[in-house]
Amino acid sequence: MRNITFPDGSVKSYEDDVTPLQIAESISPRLASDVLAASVNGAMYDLKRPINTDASVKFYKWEDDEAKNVFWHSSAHLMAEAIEVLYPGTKFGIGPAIDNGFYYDIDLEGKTISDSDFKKIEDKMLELARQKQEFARKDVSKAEALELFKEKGDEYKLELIDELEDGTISLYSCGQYTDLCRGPHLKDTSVIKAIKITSVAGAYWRGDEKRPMLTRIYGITFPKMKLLKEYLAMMEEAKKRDHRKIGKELELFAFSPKVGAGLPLWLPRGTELRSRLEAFLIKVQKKYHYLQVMTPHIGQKELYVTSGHYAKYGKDSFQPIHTPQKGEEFLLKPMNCPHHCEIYRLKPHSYKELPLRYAEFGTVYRYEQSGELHGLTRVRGFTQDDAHIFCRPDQLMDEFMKVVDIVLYIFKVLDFPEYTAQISLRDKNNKEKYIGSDENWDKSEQAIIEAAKAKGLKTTTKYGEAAFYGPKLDFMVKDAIGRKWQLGTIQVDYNLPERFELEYIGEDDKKHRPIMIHRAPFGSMERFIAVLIENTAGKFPLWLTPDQAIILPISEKYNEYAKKVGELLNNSDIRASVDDRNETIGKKIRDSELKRIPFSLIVGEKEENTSTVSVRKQGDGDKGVMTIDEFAKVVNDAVKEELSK
RNA sequence: GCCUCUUUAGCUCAGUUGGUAGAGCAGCUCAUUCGUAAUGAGCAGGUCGUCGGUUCAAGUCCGAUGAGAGGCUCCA
Repeated sequence: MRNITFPDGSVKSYEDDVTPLQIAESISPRLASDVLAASVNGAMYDLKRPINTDASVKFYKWEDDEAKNVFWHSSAHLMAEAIEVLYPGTKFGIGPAIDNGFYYDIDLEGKTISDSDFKKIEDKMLELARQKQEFARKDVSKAEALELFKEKGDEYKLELIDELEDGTISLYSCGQYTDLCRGPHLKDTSVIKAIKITSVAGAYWRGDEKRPMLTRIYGITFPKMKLLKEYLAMMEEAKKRDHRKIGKELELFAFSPKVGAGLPLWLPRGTELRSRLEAFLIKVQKKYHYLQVMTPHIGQKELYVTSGHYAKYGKDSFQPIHTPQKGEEFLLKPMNCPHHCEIYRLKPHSYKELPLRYAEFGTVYRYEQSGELHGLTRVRGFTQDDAHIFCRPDQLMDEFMKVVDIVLYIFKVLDFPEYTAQISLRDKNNKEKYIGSDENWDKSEQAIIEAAKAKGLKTTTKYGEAAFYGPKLDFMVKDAIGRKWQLGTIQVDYNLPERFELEYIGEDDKKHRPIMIHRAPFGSMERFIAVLIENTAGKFPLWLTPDQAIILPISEKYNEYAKKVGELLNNSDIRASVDDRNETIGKKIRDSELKRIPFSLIVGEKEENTSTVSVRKQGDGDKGVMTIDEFAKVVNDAVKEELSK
């Protein structure tokens, strides 16, 4: 007999070799039909795999991420089976579940798959799924596994098996298809009811650009057709929030192939928004005693040789600018730190002056690979809300935490609830990627880990994600369709102060080396605004939006009054304009709604006679009549509230 | 940079098996002077991203290239 413990702590006895599915059946038929996955003693487990010890068991239904993971992993196998039937001779790479669905990397040996083939694959998958194929597990020796895949000619699988330890290898078969797999899987394919192949892409084998490029096919599946329809509708909605689409609609920014790919043009309305964001941050930074500076867009090549950036990125950057005078070489500035280091070096510093905090909205240029460019989130010319803090070792922790405060304050004011904090450390097995001594790296990494902990941040740690001169604390936010982007970043750097020979005179009258903190709470104005657009769907907070109100005269007869209202509101610091086109009021309202202007003020005979406006809130309809002063107060109070979060 | 795909008017899109382009919106003109999401009529607007090839004939087929999309790699 086996004692099985349930999550609520209760214990029941079952026969030897009982399966999770049988246990579920013993509890309720409903559970048995809903359960998709189970864990046994904390490890995910096949529903039909016998349990041969006492164990604690937990069941997972569709609502649980664990179940989705198993569901999509099994779906990847199902897709592989369909592909093997449709494209015999295909070689298989890996096929995992991901956040939204699954993919499989395959080698079609020159054949291609395109959108038009998706239907065929979906149909074949459905056909196979309906056969209620079981996922049969088989534990095999390494030799057996190698034998099997050698026979099939699956060279990628052989490479994977080669790295596994004998005795830990299992195979799963469904229908004709057998795959190297750790499992677990669904009990059979019949629960996969709705299938969508979503896209096809190239992907390097094992993520290495020197290895062959495989065809990656993405798909998503559901246990009910209704769920698939909901998912597709949700994706459609998400695409409407795309910053590239809204940026065009609201005339915030644009690109011109003639100016160059990845070089954004900021239009008047976008510039207004951006300037307001900059002013906001300058104000916050002033409280924290930052000093604004400005530095040129180019610098001598020598500057970047000193910083180490030239050695690291020189050949992949915009190439040096040559001058009429022979031998002069300037680089477009790819970052601001070397310039700020030179400002620091201008004169000797006392320990009493530190920390020194130089801030700049510094526009930088990086030659990103053409395939990497993406709207405003990945561009070749962008403006960092940069600052470099030069401090003493005893000030490092406090300074770092104050920067965290600024980042969190910005996220709060701008309503970014879903960020993740990532500690990006070096990859110790890949030391040639970094400059500086192990000792300095250890100190920097320790400082970040401790500061994040002291701030109570929930963090994830990624190795190999550090900058070449130091580790980072990165703040990541998702865009409309779930892609993660790095916004705010805080970096501890012992290396550039050394390379630039930065010094201060200590209390002991001796020379010491300051530590540098690089930080950008927004990351870049471009990327931050892109994510802001997608998070707000273009409905910006009142304090930030280019136009707060638009005055809509009922007919041209009331244009004069409308202009008067506009002037009065402008005098009360409200950004309002007049739509004096010869259009019907319905048309003007529609346009202002589509432009997401927070308030539309309708004025006609009634309003003119009583010196009032009829207020309409974007997305929320008629709010009734107010005097101009009353409306101004509503707006100004709302702005104050937004900024006092 | 790599893989797959897209590229037609300012915008969103049609364009059948190759026979030298259409709609709606926006724009302009005129009429209308309007009460909470599109007033009506008329006009104008395109060397079909660019370059080259196949063909009697190319928006349509082929090649190169620019730009864009989704991924991969990269991201100071």
